[in-house]
Amino acid sequence: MGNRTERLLAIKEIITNNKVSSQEELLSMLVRKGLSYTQATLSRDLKFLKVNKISDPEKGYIYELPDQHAALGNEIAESYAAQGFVSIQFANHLGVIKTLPGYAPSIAALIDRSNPFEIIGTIAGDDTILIIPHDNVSESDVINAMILIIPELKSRFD
Amino acid sequence: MGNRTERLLAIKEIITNNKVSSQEELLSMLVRKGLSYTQATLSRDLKFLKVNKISDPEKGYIYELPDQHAALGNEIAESYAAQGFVSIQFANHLGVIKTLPGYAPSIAALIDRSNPFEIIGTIAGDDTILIIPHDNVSESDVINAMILIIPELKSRFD
DNA sequence: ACAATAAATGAATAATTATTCAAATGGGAA
DNA sequence: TTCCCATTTGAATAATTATTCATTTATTGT
Repeated sequence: MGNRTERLLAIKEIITNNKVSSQEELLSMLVRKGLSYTQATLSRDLKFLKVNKISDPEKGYIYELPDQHAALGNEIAESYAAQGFVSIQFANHLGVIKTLPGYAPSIAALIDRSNPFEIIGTIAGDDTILIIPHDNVSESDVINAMILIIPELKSRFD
Repeated sequence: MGNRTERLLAIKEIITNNKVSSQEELLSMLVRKGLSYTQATLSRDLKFLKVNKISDPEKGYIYELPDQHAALGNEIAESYAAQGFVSIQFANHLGVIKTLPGYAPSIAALIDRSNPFEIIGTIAGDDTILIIPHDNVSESDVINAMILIIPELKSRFD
């Protein structure tokens, strides 16, 4: 029903922390979390999240989230972004990122490009980015998504 | 029959150059190359090659070879290896890589780690690596595999 | 609020992929 | 060679995943 977001977040959490090799398996883990739904919907959710199935020596194939951080070769953009990032605050379910002057557009572009479902969109000024999160996505969900995009930010949130 | 190697090489070639989203599709492309076999075997071949199925905006999901070059963060090892690489020659179906003094073990380790099916194994001295290719794998197949492992070598073979 | 429209979901089913089982093939060792 | 054992393969089938279709639930416009 109205808990699609909850499901998507749970799926991300489960497959980042566990080696899951089938939808049945994932489904039962979700059910154990109180999120009961069907394989048909799970199939659609996985497609929506662009989850990949990759070779694993132990389990044959397992589900894996798409790389959210900038692709190989974009380490520069990434550390540039980390450098320009100042802070993030939330108000009324909206996020506001403050950056060093001029950094906002490129950091916002990085977010847009990696396109995590938690963040519907961004609007960048010069040193401020407005983050519009998906419904029912918590502040920490947004922050976790940000960390996946710019791993160097992790230490700022410990 | 005895053309497993030919099949594996053909699979690698096809999925690096085409977006293929099902085994049926891949099978028909292989047949067009004169390599006729069944879906059952293809399934096994894909598993053997550790081929992943990843999200693709155009075709939903497509097959992709595992990253053969050193993982993110190993660019250093990679360019170190490229720097130490001197030459490769073949004799009696064996490859002999000459390296700068001391480089052989680490370059061989890189090859072993990425473990392409074309190369069964390596033996490293100080400045020489013996490459034992898989049966029926040609010299250029070995070289192509090497380039996937150490992309910077590409220019050496043009 | 109410209709109209769109989006999400489940049940059933279709499509796809993996595996089982049996047959064929390919090496060694004597 | 010939036997033995391991590997490869195909046909059939099982298992898994995607989609269709009908229904329910949400959203939008008035």
